[in-house]
Amino acid sequence: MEAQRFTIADVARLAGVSKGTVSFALNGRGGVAAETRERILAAARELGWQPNHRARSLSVSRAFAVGLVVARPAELLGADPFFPAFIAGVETVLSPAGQSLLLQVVPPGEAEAAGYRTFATEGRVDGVFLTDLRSADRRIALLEELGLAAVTLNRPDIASSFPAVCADDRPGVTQAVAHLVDLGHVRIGYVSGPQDFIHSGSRREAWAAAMRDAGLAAGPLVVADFTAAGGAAATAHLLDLPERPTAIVYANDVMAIAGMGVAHNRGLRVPRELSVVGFDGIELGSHVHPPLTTVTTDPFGWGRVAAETLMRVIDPATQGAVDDVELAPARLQVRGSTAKPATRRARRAVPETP
Amino acid sequence: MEAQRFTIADVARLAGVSKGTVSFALNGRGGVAAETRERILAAARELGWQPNHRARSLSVSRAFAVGLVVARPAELLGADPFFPAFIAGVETVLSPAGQSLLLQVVPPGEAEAAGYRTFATEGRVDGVFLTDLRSADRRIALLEELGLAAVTLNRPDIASSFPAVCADDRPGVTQAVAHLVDLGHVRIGYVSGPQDFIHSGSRREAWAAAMRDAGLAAGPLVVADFTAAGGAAATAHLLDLPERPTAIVYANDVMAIAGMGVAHNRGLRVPRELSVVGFDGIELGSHVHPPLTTVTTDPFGWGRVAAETLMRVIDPATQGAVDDVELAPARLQVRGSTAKPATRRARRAVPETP
DNA sequence: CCCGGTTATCAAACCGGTTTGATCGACGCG
DNA sequence: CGCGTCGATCAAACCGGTTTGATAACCGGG
Repeated sequence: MEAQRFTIADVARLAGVSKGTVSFALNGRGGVAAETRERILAAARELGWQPNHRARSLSVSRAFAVGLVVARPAELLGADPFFPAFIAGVETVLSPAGQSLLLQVVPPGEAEAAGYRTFATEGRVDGVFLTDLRSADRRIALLEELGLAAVTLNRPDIASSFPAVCADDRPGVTQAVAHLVDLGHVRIGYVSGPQDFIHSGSRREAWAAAMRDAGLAAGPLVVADFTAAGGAAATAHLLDLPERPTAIVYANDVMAIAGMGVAHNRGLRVPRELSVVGFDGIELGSHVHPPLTTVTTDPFGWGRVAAETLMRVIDPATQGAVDDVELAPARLQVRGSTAKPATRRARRAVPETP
Repeated sequence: MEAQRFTIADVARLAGVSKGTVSFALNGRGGVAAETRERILAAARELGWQPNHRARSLSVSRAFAVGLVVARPAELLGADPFFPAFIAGVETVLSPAGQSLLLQVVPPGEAEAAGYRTFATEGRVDGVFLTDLRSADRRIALLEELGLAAVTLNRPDIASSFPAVCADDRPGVTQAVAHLVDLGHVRIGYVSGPQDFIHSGSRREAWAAAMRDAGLAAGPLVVADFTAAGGAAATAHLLDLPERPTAIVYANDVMAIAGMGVAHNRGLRVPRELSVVGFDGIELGSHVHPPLTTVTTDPFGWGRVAAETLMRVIDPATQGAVDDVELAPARLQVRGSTAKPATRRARRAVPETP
């Protein structure tokens, strides 16, 4: 009934050879006569033998698994489109390679470092993905100290001994601002994610740079937290400004959709009186009203390439350092939530909040 | 530099005892003099020794890990609020118990069974969570055959040797229909998830039963797939009916939000001309316009309890069967997307789609 | 015919824990 | 004083693979 009954000793006995020879034959090592190898493989097949992962793991000191530590509050995680798709991409590489994925979800804070530490000291994983990179990220030194292999998602702003797998956010944001400028917008606000994330910073800087390049003053900026509630509050703040923006670029789609809700509540029509641009390209975005203009990314592909790169880092056969990888950058997807700004007259007609 | 340098033999040498005694002392087994135990613990502490997980795993034939196989297409996964929150809840139990979570994301189909098979034959996990239960789910027999421990999320419709951790969807849906009936709705449509999921069925039946109880004919029903696109298509279909519903209940929030988008596109105002109820209680729901009336669930708590239950199943000290657990049922959360149906006159004024 | 080198194979050690069976000393009791 | 019992401890076996070092058989060259 139970799987995993036969050991390598059983195979050896059936094939009439020693354990060592079986091991050599099954691992394709030289020094085994072709005829003997055949006999051994046949014996293994007959018994339905499969190597015991635990024993192999002990003798070769490898876990045959990689880890992902996600440090986000549970409520934020549920709305985030990145991780599920990223993980799905990762799995397409891991499974065929005989590797498993260990997932750890921890509340933000010190628990995160403890998570990596456990992975390392217990020897549960051979390497990890470093996501949500932060400015001067302390985890890099931690992983180096722990001797864990890793790949980083995007390039850290400090020295790192790990290969980076990068998907440049900036071109998409640049295109978004250019698109809005083309339409005639001048005051273009930005709702950012938490400041210490590298990706928050790069998107925000891309916005600022694009404004500068267009000869415009960088419009109002609000730092939010990627949640719908945060996006709504940020939008309310921007719309309360005396010189309110005619367009807002958001660091993710969820905040953008919540922002449209706030605009709607105030009687501002999107896109006529307020243009909105999101970021991520979640599926729901094209089905809200109006359909969300957004910057699309490919977390699935990112996961795939990140996993391939991590496999390369872990592979004992890899000589020397593994190169960084650059993925296709994020791209603007124009839909219905952006349009020419309303003329002054039209804007005056909008009822102000009391 | 590298962690994990000292072995139990080092501790034994330092404490001046044998390996076996160290093992006894550290596992709290009797037959070790108090004074000796102290000496051993001190030695272990001094060396910073931690047991090698791989060695322990081999000798006790346990993985100290549990698995979750998610069989969903990547695009659907990104929009789903359940798994991230569920996993976060699971982790709150697993980490303190010294267990890890292995995650496998596979495309729907045969790959799923292969996933469980790998978990079992490689001995990677001691047990699994069985989510997204389907009608006459073949995975139950598979897991029994593989000898894996498991808990099921909700009660299967066939015999099962695994404890079930249940969160009843139906009261929430029942309340939703009652709420709509109270408001005066008569034609209440339903957009379901894929039919073979147990939870799709139970929600749909709750809707049908509530309609029956209200003395109403079960309104039009469309089977969709939990995606925004599916929800939009289903809504379009319902609104195209000659006798179109004045309210629609959806099997999840994403479809409901997409449905509101469709209504909006057709010039139907929500809730004035169409009431909408979702299911899940995603954060974004309260920030769209109008805020979504929905049935809220607690996937985080579900994960916590499911993990506790699975720990109990796995624990060698547990005698006999583990009992099923019943969680707090889903509850209706009334927000702005439901209201009295428009009068006939008002409804006639609505522009029809060409 | 002997020698050095190669190839095929095996027995044993090893990875680092847990578990078993045996040993030893102290103690209580008849 | 001798014996049985018990508690503390140890050495060795074990989990199931991989890796090492030794050995035997065989080869061609001098």
